[in-house]
Amino acid sequence: MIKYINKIHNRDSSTFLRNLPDDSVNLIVTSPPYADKRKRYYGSVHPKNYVEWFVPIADELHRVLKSNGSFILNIKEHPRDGERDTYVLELILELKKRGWYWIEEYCWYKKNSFPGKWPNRFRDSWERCLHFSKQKDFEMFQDAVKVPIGDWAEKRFKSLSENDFKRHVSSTNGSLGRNVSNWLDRKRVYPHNVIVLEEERYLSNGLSDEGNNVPNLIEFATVCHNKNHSAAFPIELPSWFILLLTKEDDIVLDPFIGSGTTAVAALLLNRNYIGIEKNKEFAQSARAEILELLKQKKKDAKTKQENFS
Amino acid sequence: MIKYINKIHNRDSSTFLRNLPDDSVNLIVTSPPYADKRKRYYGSVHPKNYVEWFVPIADELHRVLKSNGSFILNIKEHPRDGERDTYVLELILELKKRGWYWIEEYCWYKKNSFPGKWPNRFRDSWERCLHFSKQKDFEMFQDAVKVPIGDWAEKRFKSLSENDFKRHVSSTNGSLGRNVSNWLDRKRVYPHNVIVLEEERYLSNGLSDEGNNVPNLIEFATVCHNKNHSAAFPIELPSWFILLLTKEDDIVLDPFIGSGTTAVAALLLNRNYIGIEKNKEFAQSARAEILELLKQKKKDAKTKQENFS
DNA sequence: GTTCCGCATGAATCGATAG
DNA sequence: ACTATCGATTCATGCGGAA
Repeated sequence: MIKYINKIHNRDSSTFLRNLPDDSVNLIVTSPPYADKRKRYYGSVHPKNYVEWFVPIADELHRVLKSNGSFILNIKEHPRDGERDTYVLELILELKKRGWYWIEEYCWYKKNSFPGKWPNRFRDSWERCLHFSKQKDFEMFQDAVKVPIGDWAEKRFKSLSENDFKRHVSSTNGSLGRNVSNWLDRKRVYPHNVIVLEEERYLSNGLSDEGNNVPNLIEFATVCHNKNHSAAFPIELPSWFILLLTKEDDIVLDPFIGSGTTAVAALLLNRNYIGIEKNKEFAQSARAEILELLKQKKKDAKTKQENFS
Repeated sequence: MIKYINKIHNRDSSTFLRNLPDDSVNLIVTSPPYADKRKRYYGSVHPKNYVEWFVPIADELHRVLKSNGSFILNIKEHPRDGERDTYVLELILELKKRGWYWIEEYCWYKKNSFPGKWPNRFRDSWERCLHFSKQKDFEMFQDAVKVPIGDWAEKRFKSLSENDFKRHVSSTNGSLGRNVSNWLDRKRVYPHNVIVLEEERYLSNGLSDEGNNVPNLIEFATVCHNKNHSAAFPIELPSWFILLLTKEDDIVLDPFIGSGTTAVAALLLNRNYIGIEKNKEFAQSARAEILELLKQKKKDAKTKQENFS
């Protein structure tokens, strides 16, 4: 097993997964090629064939996942011929038949969705994050993803909305000070099943003194900050599930890792990764990015040590 | 037909709908009894039987809907035995077999979701709003639901120092007029398929001078404000779809109208309604609420007239 | 060093046109 | 009839250059 860990494998998941032993991975998180998209890199999977293409892979994933592990599938069906396609619904039903439990459907709310205007629909700004498991009692570390409390306190004054403004006018009647102090001792609560990614949350996780044993999140937040936020699969998304569903030194598998986002997230959170990527250019770029990250980590560690001595 | 309009019918939809003529309704919007919930009022529909219970009703709805009309189904499957149930997925597939087009799945993001804590899941804060139609080219009035631009407030208030902000707060101090003028010079854009309800948005719709012929929205917003926001089906939700999918004097049908929310929304937006409610107490309370609203409307109209003369 | 303005750019979708 | 390509549409975000 150890020979597969912390590597990007330039192979096809539908065959490569057979190499991995049973019950060896703590978390699978992936954003597979959507039907009929990314043709250039993956070859088209027609929506009609999507379920039958995915099912054998899902069977292998079920085999390699530890019994208390989780499988997070980020996906969203596209419109086809004016309607939403149904292959994701069919996939869920099929995976259940194959022995997966469908625990939850998280809604990833993407505020910066692609622009456009059409007569029959608005912009699509959410995707499904389907949570499957092998057992009903899987591992979940809810404290690791706590968020700063509440609606209006979430936004600083820089992002003060009109809504908040009005509430000030009517209720606090001009006494701003109290509100500011609310900020400083903000309480942290459990999130819900709508995921709205905000860097600040991660930063505050890292800076928290509540002892939620999340390592290196200051560096983590910095890296996040530098990354391209309009990316398809922003690092915050796998990070959130890695924090929620694994502990340090666990193994995270991404069978369609693309440019390596899941691996970077795992490394930054001190987890091990196994990345599989069919496309050669993607695999290479993933490896390059990971090397870069490791260099940066070493440098940071050195700097820290020098500052102490 | 006219004898059914603008009434709450204390009947069972599964039989009463047969009275309505073909192609007579512009919009159906409803939040049906969820499987195994609201037992007290509806009698339990077991999840296993949910699809077969709903399908005959859906067939009737298909018949009475105008060919360019829409059907909005607000629903969310509950967890059962640790998993999300699949009856909603199965219902979508079945309705498609019955001739409905599944145009879109809107995500209704409920920020004030029901509290609770469980070891294997977070609080459920979104529901599906499934959009079905009879044709692929249905009526849609996107301009009616435009929203203030995302970062307008942010940019605007970022430039103010804290002192400026304080002054702003104290000077306005409950005088709505100042706020209104702020609203007017906000740019407005099309929304996306995640619905986050905020009263202020509707208020701004009503005050807008962009001529989106939405009447009486000041009253509307006032009523909203007085309503209980933790209610299962807040008035903003049907209102949003009524604005999006009908024009004035159109007919809106809710086959499970409960305490009358959809009717109130329709009236406030100058649409006609047909409400069906099996439960006697709910039907009566719906009628009472509508009467109250009509009284209020008359009084407002009178006051307005006196002010002019 | 900051803040601000302008601009390019995205896992997009529809409808029309062409092969 | 079915597939492939292109143009038009739209807005949140990060970046670079300027004040």
